[in-house]
Amino acid sequence: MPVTIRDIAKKLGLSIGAVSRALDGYADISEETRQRVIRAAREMDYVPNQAARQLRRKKSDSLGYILPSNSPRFADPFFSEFIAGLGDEIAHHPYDLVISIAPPGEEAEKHLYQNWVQGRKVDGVILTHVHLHDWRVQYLSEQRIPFTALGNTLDGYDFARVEVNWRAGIMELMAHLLANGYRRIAYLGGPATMTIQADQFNGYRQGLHEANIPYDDHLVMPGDLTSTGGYDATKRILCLPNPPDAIICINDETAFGVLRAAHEMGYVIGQSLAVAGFDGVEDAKYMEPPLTTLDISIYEIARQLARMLVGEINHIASGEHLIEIQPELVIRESTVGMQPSGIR
Amino acid sequence: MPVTIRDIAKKLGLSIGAVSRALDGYADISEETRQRVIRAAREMDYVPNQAARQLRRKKSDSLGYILPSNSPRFADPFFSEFIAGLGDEIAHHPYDLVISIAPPGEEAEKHLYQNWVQGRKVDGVILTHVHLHDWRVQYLSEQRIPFTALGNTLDGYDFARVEVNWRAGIMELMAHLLANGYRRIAYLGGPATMTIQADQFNGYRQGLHEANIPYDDHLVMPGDLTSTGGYDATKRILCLPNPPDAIICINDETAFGVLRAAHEMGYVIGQSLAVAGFDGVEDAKYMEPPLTTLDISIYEIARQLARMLVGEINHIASGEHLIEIQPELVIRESTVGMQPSGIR
DNA sequence: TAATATTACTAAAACGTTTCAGTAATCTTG
DNA sequence: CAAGATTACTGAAACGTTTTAGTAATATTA
Repeated sequence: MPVTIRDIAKKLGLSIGAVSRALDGYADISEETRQRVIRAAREMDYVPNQAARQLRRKKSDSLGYILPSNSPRFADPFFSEFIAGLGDEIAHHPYDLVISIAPPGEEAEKHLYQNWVQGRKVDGVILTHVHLHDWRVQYLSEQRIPFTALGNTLDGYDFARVEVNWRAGIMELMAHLLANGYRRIAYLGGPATMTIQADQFNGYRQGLHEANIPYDDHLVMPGDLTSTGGYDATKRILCLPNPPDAIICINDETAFGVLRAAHEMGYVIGQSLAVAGFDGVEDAKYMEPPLTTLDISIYEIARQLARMLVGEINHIASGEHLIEIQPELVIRESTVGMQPSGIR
Repeated sequence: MPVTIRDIAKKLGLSIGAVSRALDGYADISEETRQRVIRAAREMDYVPNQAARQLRRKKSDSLGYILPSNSPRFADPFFSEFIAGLGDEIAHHPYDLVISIAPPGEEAEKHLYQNWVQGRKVDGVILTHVHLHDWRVQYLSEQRIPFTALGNTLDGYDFARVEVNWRAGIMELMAHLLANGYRRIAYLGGPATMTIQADQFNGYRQGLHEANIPYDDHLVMPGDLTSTGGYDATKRILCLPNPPDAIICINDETAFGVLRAAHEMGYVIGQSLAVAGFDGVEDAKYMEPPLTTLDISIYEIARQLARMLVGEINHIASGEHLIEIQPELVIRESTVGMQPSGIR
């Protein structure tokens, strides 16, 4: 029903090719004809069919992001901020943002990526929650579709990405904790296969080493980046015969769960037990008590990734291929209780 | 380069039509052939081209939402929660979510809607920030494309929507303020053309009427739904010879600006000056002081709208065409200072 | 003024599906 | 066993663009 290029051609007695080329501003159409075409298009309310254009041009003018999450979790602050960053950045470029969600590692996720990538629904994709060996990175590399990611893999693929210096961040955080008198520092991580986990754990080991504290297996627990995961792990870890006096979390969500569990168990957080997160999501400062965190701006990272992706798509070899982010330690009440100075 | 249906046909010595019909499960393909096709498709890593499919099927399996905002504003809590709701709901249906942003009322916005709607980039769209006379409602109705909206217009179009009983909410809030001793109640609204503004203002007038308080023009100011708008209006309204002792805001964002301005001017909020918002965004409870608000779950509304939209698209005459939401008054410290009981 | 270049087009193919109208071959029924 | 029905396909058109190759008509050059 909508008016097509053919309708315009018929009305003006031109070929459809001429109309197409006129609208696209090719030089082999006389200025007079072009004006007639443009005016007719406007009058007839012509809008090009996106599917036809995509089919022919072999591009969709859309960028894709698939939330790697098991349950519907758009509301997770990480994703909110990340999508906000993507959206705001993409607003500056002639692309739309397509988003969906799929449980990481499962068949449904693979299907979705294939549909989008091989089906050419998007011109490029953005990846988060990268694993040490990540099939997505391998797949996208093989398919030769532009993508950018938050984090690197071990597999030696070369792709545009943002990397956070998790290792240095953790070490700085540990120095802070040690300075404030905490000695038994636990680490609640994520799935062992995730890059972020490996990097952070690395920093954790190094931090212990530099403080001459022996590594204790019991003080390290895997999680799943959710507050529930943090909650469960805390309940277990605080029941150890020799429990920790500080808990470092892979991300703020996990820390939220830790706070909840520790509260329930009667700990006074910031005094007898320190808790720290990693992400700097807004909510962290409104916790009870406010949460010490290693701040990285998810929003800014998302913007960078979107910007780099646009660059990759348009082969602007311009841009940085690798952006490194240094987390900033934001000290709040959840970790300052045992200061040597004694000021409560 | 990607493998097409034609490649499969060639390999199996079938016509492309047969392959297509086999994959789509039509009955006029023998079971044996279907299995051969399916297996070949899997082996050859066939993925249907979305553009071609869309062109032919005349549907895109995508739903669209265009943020009506002037500056990049994905990070605004309203939009974050709204998109989260859309995303989580759509995750339950075979659709992707396409989002973009455009300044409301301007040419760019119209272009975007046209591109998406007439260009068939999306199968349906969701609308927020509806105006009393909204060209989008008119346009989408005329184009006969499914859409759902938060709020109604005055133009008599019949469309699936969620409506919030702003009027009742405002009246309840006013009763609360009056009961706590506040008498000069100001209202900081939005653009006069917005439905929400008209409804709320209505409730405001009615509330005054029932309390036998004369309406005072000076106590009503337009805004733009941003905290900056609330800030500016507050600076002006508190300089009146006879300033208000309570300020009701069209939304929480506006109220955040009010708090900031009033703080700067030395008011003790919750005592000499009451402030209340409308939305129930998470941040409201972390304000200083925590903000009384008329809570409506943006997240839930978004889910409803998405669900209804899917229904509309599939002509499931099932669903409600109109969902009414009653805001819930959440009383926090920002309005409880002048209690008759005299407690602080 | 014949050869060449330029201008402004046209016709048709191509993109990769889905679907419509046949159609041989086999099966069923009276 | 002939007429009709059923099965399992095929061929081609269609969706609405973009692009390629070709071509008259006019303009330029030697």
